[in-house]
Amino acid sequence: MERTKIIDAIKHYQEIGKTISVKGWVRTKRGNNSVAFIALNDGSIVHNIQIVVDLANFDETLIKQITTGACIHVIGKLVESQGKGQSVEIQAFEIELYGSADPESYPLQKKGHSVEFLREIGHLRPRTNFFGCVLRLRHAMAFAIHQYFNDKGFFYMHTPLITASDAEGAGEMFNVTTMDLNNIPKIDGKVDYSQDFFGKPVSLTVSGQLEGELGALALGGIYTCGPTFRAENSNTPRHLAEFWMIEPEVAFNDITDNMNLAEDFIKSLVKYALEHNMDDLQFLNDMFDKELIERLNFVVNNDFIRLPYTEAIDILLNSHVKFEYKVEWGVDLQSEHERYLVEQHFKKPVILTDYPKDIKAFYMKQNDDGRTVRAMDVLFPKIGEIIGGSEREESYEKLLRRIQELHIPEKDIWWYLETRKFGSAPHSGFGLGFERLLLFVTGMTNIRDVIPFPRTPQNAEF
RNA sequence: UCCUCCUUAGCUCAGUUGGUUAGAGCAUCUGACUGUUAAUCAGAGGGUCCUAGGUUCAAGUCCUAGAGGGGGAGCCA
Repeated sequence: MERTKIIDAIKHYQEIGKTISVKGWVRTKRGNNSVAFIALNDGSIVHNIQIVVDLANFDETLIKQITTGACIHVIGKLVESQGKGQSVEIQAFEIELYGSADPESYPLQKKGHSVEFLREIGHLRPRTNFFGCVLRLRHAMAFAIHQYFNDKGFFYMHTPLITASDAEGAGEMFNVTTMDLNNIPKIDGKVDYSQDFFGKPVSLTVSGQLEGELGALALGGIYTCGPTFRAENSNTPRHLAEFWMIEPEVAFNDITDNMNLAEDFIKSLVKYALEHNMDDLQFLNDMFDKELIERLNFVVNNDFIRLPYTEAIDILLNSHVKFEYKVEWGVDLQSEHERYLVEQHFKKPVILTDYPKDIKAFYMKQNDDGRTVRAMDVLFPKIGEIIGGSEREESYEKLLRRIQELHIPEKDIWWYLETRKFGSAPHSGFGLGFERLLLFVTGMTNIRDVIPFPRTPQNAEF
């Protein structure tokens, strides 16, 4: 008999009265000496289906082995529930035990666990209601991203994960080598990379942007979606050494188009979650974050504030709040400053633009004032920067001068410069931290709880 | 990497100015109960008090170092 997913058994009542087959993992078993109730979950939905077992019809040793965590196969009749608390249930005819779970040693209990404890059992964490919700939402957001861009005529572009350019300028990189680390070939005391796999030093990418621009300047609009690596020693609830990033890049878009895209993009994703994953959101709302759904609706229904950096500085200076770090034009905004703007002053997402050029990357388009660039950061409550992007400098001369000022080796990015030499075009793009989006959508507060197997300094378990 | 807090039963935590045999709830096990809802009721078992030193007649408690974890900061997405 074909397996019925529990989501279909619960949500589609046309099967009422039929005999169906369900398979899943036991969350709880309770009852008395004549009837047992098994809450069964197969991951298709956060809800369990209740299996009603007439103990007179089943072997006692079999029933005894059905404990929290066990995997079973049940054939029975789908009926309207006699009890309260669920609409349908299954009257079991046959039960097959796939795998037992010794209750003395199985770490998951029917009681809720702390997210910190669950991180230590990453191999079993997916079996919890909480993490099931996170994983389903993670999938939904990944799917919605591809759907969004596909509907808008963007092309999904695969940029390399191994890169030879150290010019991306987004922090420490992981080296990639096939050399024997215990016996590294050297010439004059320095590593002889000519003997390495690629014949030169290479690293894991910190961004697909530069290659993404090459695609945008040919296909019009592209986006990347893939893993990104940062070897920074960051120990915070907002950083991972391996995370996923979405980077759209669009020819002929200026900074305003870029902001419009970013805002519409995020709102569409949140709307998708509200429309397709309400069961998961409701569970997270009930268990972790009572304002989650309200906050998601607020973001969908309200315009983001758009504000030049210079005006943000004025607001901070006039706030008369005592910040730990001094506010003055030219300094990068600290977390406390961003939080003040987003959480205290405006109380909604803020897009900051036109930052001083000295605190932003070399490729950003220089404004006519000579001191700012067309950068944009989208700041969200609690999370901080969820998107960072800019209009790109399309002038060969200006870009080259900036590269020389910053002593970036031209030999590493000659190919990037050539896009400005041959048929250059105005264009813009941004990077969205996928896990940071998930923090917002799930209401979680630690980024390690929205990725299946987090990679952080000193931690690569599972 | 810096600041700060934490680490006691499987889990979550209490443990008084240092003082007898280290406790609770949940979980587990045993028993009771004919429709339960994180079932309920009764009973039982369960401890390297993170590790290593030190102070003291006496350390879960105080001191030093280390490990692991949380929060904040920096870097950033």
